[in-house]
Amino acid sequence: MTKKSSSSRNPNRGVTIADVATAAGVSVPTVSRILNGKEYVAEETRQRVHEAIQALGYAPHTQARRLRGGASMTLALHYPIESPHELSSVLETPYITGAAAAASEKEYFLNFLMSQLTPDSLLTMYRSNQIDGLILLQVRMDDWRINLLRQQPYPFIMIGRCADLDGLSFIDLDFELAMRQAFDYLVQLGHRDIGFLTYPEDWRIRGIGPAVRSLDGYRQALNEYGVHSCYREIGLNSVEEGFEATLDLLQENPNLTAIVTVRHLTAAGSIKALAQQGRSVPGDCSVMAVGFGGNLASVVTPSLTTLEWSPYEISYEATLLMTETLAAQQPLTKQLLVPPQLVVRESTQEVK
Amino acid sequence: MTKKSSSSRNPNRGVTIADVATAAGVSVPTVSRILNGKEYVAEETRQRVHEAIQALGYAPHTQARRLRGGASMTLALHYPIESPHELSSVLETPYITGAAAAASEKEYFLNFLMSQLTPDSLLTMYRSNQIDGLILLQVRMDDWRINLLRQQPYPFIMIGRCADLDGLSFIDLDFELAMRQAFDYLVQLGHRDIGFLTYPEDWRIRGIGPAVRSLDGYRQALNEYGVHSCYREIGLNSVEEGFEATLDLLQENPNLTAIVTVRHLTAAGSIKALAQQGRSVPGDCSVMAVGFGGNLASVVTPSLTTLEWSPYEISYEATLLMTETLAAQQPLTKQLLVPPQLVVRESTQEVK
DNA sequence: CTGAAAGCGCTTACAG
DNA sequence: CTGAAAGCGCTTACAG
Repeated sequence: MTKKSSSSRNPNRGVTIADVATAAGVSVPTVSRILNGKEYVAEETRQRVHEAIQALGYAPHTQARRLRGGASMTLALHYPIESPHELSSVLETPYITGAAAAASEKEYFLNFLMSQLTPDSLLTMYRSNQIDGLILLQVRMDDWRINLLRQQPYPFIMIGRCADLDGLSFIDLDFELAMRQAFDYLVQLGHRDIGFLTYPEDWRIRGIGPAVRSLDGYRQALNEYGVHSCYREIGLNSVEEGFEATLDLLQENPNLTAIVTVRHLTAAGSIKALAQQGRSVPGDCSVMAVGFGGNLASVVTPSLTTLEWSPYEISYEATLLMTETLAAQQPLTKQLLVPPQLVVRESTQEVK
Repeated sequence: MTKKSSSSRNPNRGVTIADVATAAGVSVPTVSRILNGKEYVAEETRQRVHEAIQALGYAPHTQARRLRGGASMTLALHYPIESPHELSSVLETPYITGAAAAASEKEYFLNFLMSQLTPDSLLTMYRSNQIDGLILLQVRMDDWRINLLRQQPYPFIMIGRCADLDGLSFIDLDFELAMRQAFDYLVQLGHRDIGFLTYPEDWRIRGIGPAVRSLDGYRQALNEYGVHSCYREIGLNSVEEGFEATLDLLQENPNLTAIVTVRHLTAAGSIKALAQQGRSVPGDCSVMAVGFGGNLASVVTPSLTTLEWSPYEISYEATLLMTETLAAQQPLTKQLLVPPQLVVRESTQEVK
């Protein structure tokens, strides 16, 4: 006789493995073995236990299992922000859903971290077994999160990358390649005067990857193709800023026949500005956007030719890599640079 | 002397409360009390323990605490979908971030559920203590999730609502009101021939709330204002469908002076179609969108007049309500209908 | 093939 | 003010 009979069940808690055991007339370890498909169990016993499980509606207590197993089986996604409201405009849903999908496939939970993270709270997440691994978004060239974690045994992976990549794993957009491809495509269409609207200056100064690398890539492309070009570093969250910057660009170089942006929103502003100046797109000027943009590309008139990445895939792959690292129980250094895909729509054409 | 000294620490696990205790030369319960701010503890002891905690980098094991405490302190957000890819186009980031923000404020974790949910796996989430509460998105009039959960003691809350609301809590968009407001606004501008582009027919047949209620609201508004109107139920995920449907609408009633849509994307299609027919917006025809749309409203030319809700706020409030219900330990029936906000931009004007 | 025992890391009465 | 004991629900050697 076990001490805990089903009649002693605490009504505030659910049905436990002990309840199942007494109901099936076996011991607790036997139920546990059946639950975990371990070793040999008499077929008849297995049946009885399964019936008891069904009848009682039993499900093993996750926290208890994890306490025993040592792993939390949960991953977290971190995007550093000041205000959560702000996030909506910079973080695409697919970054979250892609990670969530991969996590759930591997039977991990995925927490989306919104709290302001400090070095202390970051370490605490691991130390308190709240998470087994972390997926880091919006990584800077010199990122305190990386600097802290790289000297710890705690697994993490970057979407994006920092300056010193020794021994670290990441998946990042190949922005340098994208810039070269953009110029390559436009030059082939005969364009020789190309404007560029890129990330804000302070993003670059703060060392945010795409901001740094898009400008680098731009300069390389200029060198390579020897075209005339000018650029502006601008705010990315409104059509207006794209509008103003485009007017500004046109004033500096009225001969522009193409404009490249790093946001669809900005491109929409460019089109508005060009229209206001009596220039049609793509007739008088081509416009091209590099980056994500969901369905924005086809909302704009004319629809935007883009060099684009799938945030869903990237996030999915990063999360999968995290689970593999955890399964391997050792750092699995994998560094992946993802090339963009050229999607030609209506906003670009040969120069007349 | 405790049996577990810090030298016997399993390197695969972190530092435990026992390690802190031996380091500080006190018992485990004493450390626990200090950790939880319980009762009277000698100031000197507290100091010593805190020093040990610092020195060892100790953080209490979350799973263990939860096992003891009985609550998982985690909430889940569920959006029913066939394929995760599809999700990106229908679920806005702020729904996720709003919930995550509220959860983290109340020290809950938030899991975003992507796995295909079955009645069984739903119950298991609660029974296995994986979650304490659930936030349900995309609720149908007759929703199996609700039907199942309402006869269980497991707390949940809807964003949206089903047909039988007895004793249930929800936060929903007031779509009926929105339709009346849309018509009210347009009628005041002198419009008497108004087209309406709404949710797909099969959404309505499947009983998805907004699809059902927007058409209901539309009919009420027609009655109330006695205007001429025709509508189409169409796919919402592409500009093209809005384009085609608008041409169709114009053929049925060439006198249309206004079009209302339930998606910004659709409205963009309408504008394209009107332009193709040689009609300017808003000069010859006004266009208005009801719903969310992020920054799409200002990307479109002309920018869209909208009746809009903040998904961030709605999700935030729903999650807060969930935590309050959990704190109260009893169903806290709260039913909230959120009115939309009218934002006048460039796509509407008085009829000439 | 199955049970008694120990332990995962923590907290809560219970005694001092 | 503090420690010894019991227990949260489960799993894993260890013996039969």
